[in-house]
Amino acid sequence: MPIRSNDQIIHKAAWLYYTHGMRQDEVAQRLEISRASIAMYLRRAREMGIVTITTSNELFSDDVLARELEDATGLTSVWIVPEDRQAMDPAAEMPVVAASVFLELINKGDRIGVAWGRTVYHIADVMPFADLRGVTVVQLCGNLGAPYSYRPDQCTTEIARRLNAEGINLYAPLVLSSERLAEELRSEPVIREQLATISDCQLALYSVGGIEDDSHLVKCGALSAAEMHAMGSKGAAGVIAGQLIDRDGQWMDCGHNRRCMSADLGSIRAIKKRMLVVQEDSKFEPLVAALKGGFASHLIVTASMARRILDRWRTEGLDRNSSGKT
Amino acid sequence: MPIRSNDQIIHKAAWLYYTHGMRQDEVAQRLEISRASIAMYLRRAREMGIVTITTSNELFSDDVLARELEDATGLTSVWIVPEDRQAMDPAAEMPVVAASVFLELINKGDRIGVAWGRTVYHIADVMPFADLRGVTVVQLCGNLGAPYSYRPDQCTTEIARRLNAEGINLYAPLVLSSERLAEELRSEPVIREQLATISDCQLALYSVGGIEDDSHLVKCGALSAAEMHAMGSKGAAGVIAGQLIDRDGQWMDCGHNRRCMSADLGSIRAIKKRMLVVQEDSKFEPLVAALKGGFASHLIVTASMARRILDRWRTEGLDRNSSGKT
DNA sequence: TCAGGACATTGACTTTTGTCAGCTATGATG
DNA sequence: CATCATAGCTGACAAAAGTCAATGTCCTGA
Repeated sequence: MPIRSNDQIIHKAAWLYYTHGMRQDEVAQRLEISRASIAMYLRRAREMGIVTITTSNELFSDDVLARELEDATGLTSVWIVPEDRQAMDPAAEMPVVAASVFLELINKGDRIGVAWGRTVYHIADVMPFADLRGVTVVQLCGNLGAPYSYRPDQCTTEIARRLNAEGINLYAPLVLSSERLAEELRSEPVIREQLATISDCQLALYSVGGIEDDSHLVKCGALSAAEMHAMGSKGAAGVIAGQLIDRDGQWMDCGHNRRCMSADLGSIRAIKKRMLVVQEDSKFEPLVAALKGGFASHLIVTASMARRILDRWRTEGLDRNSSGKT
Repeated sequence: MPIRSNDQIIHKAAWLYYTHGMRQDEVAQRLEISRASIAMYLRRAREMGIVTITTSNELFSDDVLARELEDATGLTSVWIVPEDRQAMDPAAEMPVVAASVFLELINKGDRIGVAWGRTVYHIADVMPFADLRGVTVVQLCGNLGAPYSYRPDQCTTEIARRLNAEGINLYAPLVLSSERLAEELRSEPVIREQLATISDCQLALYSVGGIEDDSHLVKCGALSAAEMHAMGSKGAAGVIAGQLIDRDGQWMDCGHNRRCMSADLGSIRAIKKRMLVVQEDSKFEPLVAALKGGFASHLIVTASMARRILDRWRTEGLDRNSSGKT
């Protein structure tokens, strides 16, 4: 199609509209054609690449990565903790970012579920003080001795204290010695009611645990290293609120899980805003399992972790957005 | 306060709107804020350079006259600002075209030299925002009080700011009161090093100054009208980066030039892409001198100026392409 | 602690843009 | 020379975006 005179007018229209910021009717007047035609020319100019609209990739690379991850995984919101050259350690920065994001996700009168782990403890530790009267913080899983500073109940209490919110603890051990006892305890009205209200939460905060020898559950003595190994070979991939999940993020029907006093995974998934924070790059596989299991709507990770997830999603063809992007 | 939480939401809005093509109300719904806010965020995203809208400037280079001028003069590339009824005021349009072309000539990691003058100031003033981290903008000539809005250093800084590039200023006066002082200052390591890097630039931007009473140098007080007259009768034809050149575009061995703190003309000529922008038709003779001196590889002029150059080249038999053209 | 200011956010309203059926000019064809 | 096809253009209406005064929120400093 050698008709260049046509392209010329498109170029002119695009220039006047986009570069000079004229309105379509002004452009139409100047070029002495109808505004409808200008609208059409402009569309063609965009299609032909005479004008290009790009979101900045260099300057906001972390934001771009976050958006791409959201697009690929369908997560509501992703925050990337930058791995700045000279900036501080990303792992150290993360709890601060997580705490402030967490705070912003809270609405008046919300009920918030908090699980436990090293990460959650660190977040509690840097949680800013706020006046969130009317908010309730509930403990998502039973108690256990701590290799770190806080026990689960103390963690919940600390967060509640800083937010000026009400803290509700789950007064039960995380793991019982028999399934029967766990079952009976779960039937106790006080406990049952508390576990039942978990799905009413508007927001949950947790991390995902690994299944290595140095994992949280092992360190706390909830599970021996040998048992953990065994579970690993049976397909366990990570830990959510004290419970083992498989590679697809499904609850595993195993002794440990049956003896566990913790939020039902279905209840957790029912919470609208599920904020998952992962500090260590070594937790990649557990994180993948947690994401596949639908345990996150809001994710906070390092840039490198984000890239790995993105890679995985793309290679496995899980990318929800396989079609056009910039 | 979360780091850049504001920018995050702006980036997200821009991403959904521009990259995904969602409507503002859809974005608003997704981010759970009002559509009015989205409209505001999007405006800021454009202002901040989070999204960039660029228009092709083919309109100005795709022109018979431009081709002829390139052929005749051996210039790499010529852009013609038309003077027809449909176009904007050519004098006002030129800085816009120049800024757009300039932007297109920049590559990743480039070092760019910027001189000073009314034209360059106007270009800086309409320079679009862009995402050019890694680019360095260096000041080609020393500083001087400004009859216009910017001093040379501010001009460099402004361009760097809009491009998100690094700006490097030359902290020295444009003209010193004695040759000895100028010489000594040029030997100062800081200054010397900076002047030495100028030939490493990949791109330079400047205009050419006239030698009339209302010329830039005279208005700024760098040279009295009488001195300028005297230089004119000694053969001065124009001004490049604060320095007088003769009719052949050669550096003039005169007091002013020796007292001048500016890029060595040889260094400027060593820059591969030398973008010369001339707005006023009255600058015809200075422009001819600049072209003869090899100060341009890329030229932006009005159509009438282009025709005058072409005439001159042909009457003087300088046309490189006297034989048949395709 | 509270008044006051700065700034973000919103709903309601206005302006601008997108769309499409139908009109017009052109030119190719039988 | 009439007819048809085609592409381009337009008017009128619907949809979307822009704007602004009013309101809400947060912070500062007395």
